[in-house]
Amino acid sequence: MNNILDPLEPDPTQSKRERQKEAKRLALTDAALAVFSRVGFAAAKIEDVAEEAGVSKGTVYLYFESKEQLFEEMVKAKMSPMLNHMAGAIEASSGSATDRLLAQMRFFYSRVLNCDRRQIMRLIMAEGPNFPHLAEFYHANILSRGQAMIEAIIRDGVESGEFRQMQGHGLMQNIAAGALVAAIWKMVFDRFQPLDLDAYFETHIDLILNGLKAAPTEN
Amino acid sequence: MNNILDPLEPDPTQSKRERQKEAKRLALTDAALAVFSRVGFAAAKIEDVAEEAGVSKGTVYLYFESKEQLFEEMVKAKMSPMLNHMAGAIEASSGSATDRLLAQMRFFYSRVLNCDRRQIMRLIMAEGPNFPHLAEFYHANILSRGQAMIEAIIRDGVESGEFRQMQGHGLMQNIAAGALVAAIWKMVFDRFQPLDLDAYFETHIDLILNGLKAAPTEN
DNA sequence: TCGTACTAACTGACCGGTCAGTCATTTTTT
DNA sequence: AAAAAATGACTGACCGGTCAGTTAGTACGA
Repeated sequence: MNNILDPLEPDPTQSKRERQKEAKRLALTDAALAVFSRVGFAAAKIEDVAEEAGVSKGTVYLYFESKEQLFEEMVKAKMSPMLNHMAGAIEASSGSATDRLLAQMRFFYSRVLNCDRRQIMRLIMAEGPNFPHLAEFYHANILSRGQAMIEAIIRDGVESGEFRQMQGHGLMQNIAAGALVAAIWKMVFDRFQPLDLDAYFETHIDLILNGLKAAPTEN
Repeated sequence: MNNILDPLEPDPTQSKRERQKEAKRLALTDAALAVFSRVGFAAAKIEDVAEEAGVSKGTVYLYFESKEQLFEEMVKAKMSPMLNHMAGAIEASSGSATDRLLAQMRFFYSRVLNCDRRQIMRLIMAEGPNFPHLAEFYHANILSRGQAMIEAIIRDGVESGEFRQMQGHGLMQNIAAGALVAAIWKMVFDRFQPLDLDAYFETHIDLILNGLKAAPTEN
C-alpha cells in the first residue's frame, strides 16, 4: 500500500504532486507525534493533528484510514530510520566491548532520550496494552533488535574477559532500564526535580560497567 | 474535605452508615483502579467503574466530584498504605547496607511490581503530564520518600565500606530503574517475550550490587 | 503563451454515537 | 414520617469519520 517509510531526498522522478503528497504525509506524522505526545492517544483530536499539519480534518483521512492507523504509522515512520542508524552505528563501531556498549548508550541518549522520540516510548508504555498490534511491532522491530545488539556486545565482552559471566535473564532490560527511566523522569517529574541528563548518563554507565566488570568477591 | 486515605479498622466511633459509606468508597477506588488500568484514563467510563463497584453511575458522583478527582483519589488511596509499610520495613530492617537494600528491593518487587499497584505506576507515566497535580503528589509523597530511603542506605554502605563512593546524580533512579522496567515489560511486552520476574530480580540485584561494590580497577 | 478539459487533492459542514455530569424520583435507614 | 442514600433517564458537549462540493495542479491543442 505505502512503502514511504524513509523519505529523504526529493526523488526527481516524482511529479510535483507526488512530492507534495509525501511532504504532507510527513507533516501529518510530525503533527501526530506532537499532538499524541501532548495529550495521549484517546484525548488527541484528529482536528488538532490536521491543524498542526496545516490541512483540514478530511485530508487526514485521505492519508490514513483511522486514528488508530495514524498512530501506528507515526510510530513506524519515526522509529524505523533511527533503528537503521543505530544498527549502522553498531556495525561501524569497533574496539573493546566496553567502548561499543558505551557508544550504543551514547547514541541512545542523544538520539532518543534527548529528543521527540522519547515521547514515543512513553506512548508505547501508555497505550501498548490497548494496541497489541503496535506493541508487537515495537517489540519485534525495535526492542528485539536493541536486545540483540546489547547481547552481542555482552557476549563479546565475556569472551574477551572484560565482563564477568552473567546468567542473563533480563540482562538487556536491566542494562537499558536506566535510560528508560531517565526519559520518563524528564517527561513526568523533571519540573519538580530536574534531572541533568549528562550527569545521569555518567552515573548510569558507571554503575552498569562496574556491575558487568569481573569481580573477585562473593556471588 | 476528606481525610479518609488509610481505611483499615472499623472505627467503633463510626455509625453503621459511616462504615458503609467508607466501604463503598473503597469499593469505588478498587473499581476505579481496575477500570483505569484496563483502558487508561480517557477511555475509562464512569459507568463501568460504577458497575464494577456494584452501584449506579450517580452514586459515583456522591463520593467524587469528577472523573479526574476519582482518579487522583484512587492513586492516593492505593499508594499511601503501601508507603507506610515500606517505611516500616526500612525502619525495621537492620544489618548490612547490602541486606537492607536487598530487603527494600524485595519489598518493592513483591508489593508493587507483582500486583495491581504496578498498573498505577504505568498510569502515572501515561497520564502524569496531563495531571500535574497528581505527578506532583506522586513525586512528593512517593518517589521522594523512596529516594530518601535508598540514598540513606547507600550513604551507610559507603561509610561502612561496603559500597564505593559515587557522585550520585540520579543514583536512586538508576538503582530503581530495573524494577520499573520489569513492571513495564510485564504489562506491555510479556505476551510476546515472557519475563520471569524471579530470575529478573536476581539479575537486577546482581548487577546493582556488583555495580555499587568497591572496585579496585580503573573508574 | 494562453485557454480548456480533466483529475487529483482538499475542504468543512454534517451525522451518529458516546459519555461526563445532573437531578427528579425511588428506596433504604433511622 | 423524615432524612439520607441511591438510582438511572436525560442533557449537552464532543469528536471520529463521511462525503458532496471546491480548489489547484496537469495535459494538451491552438
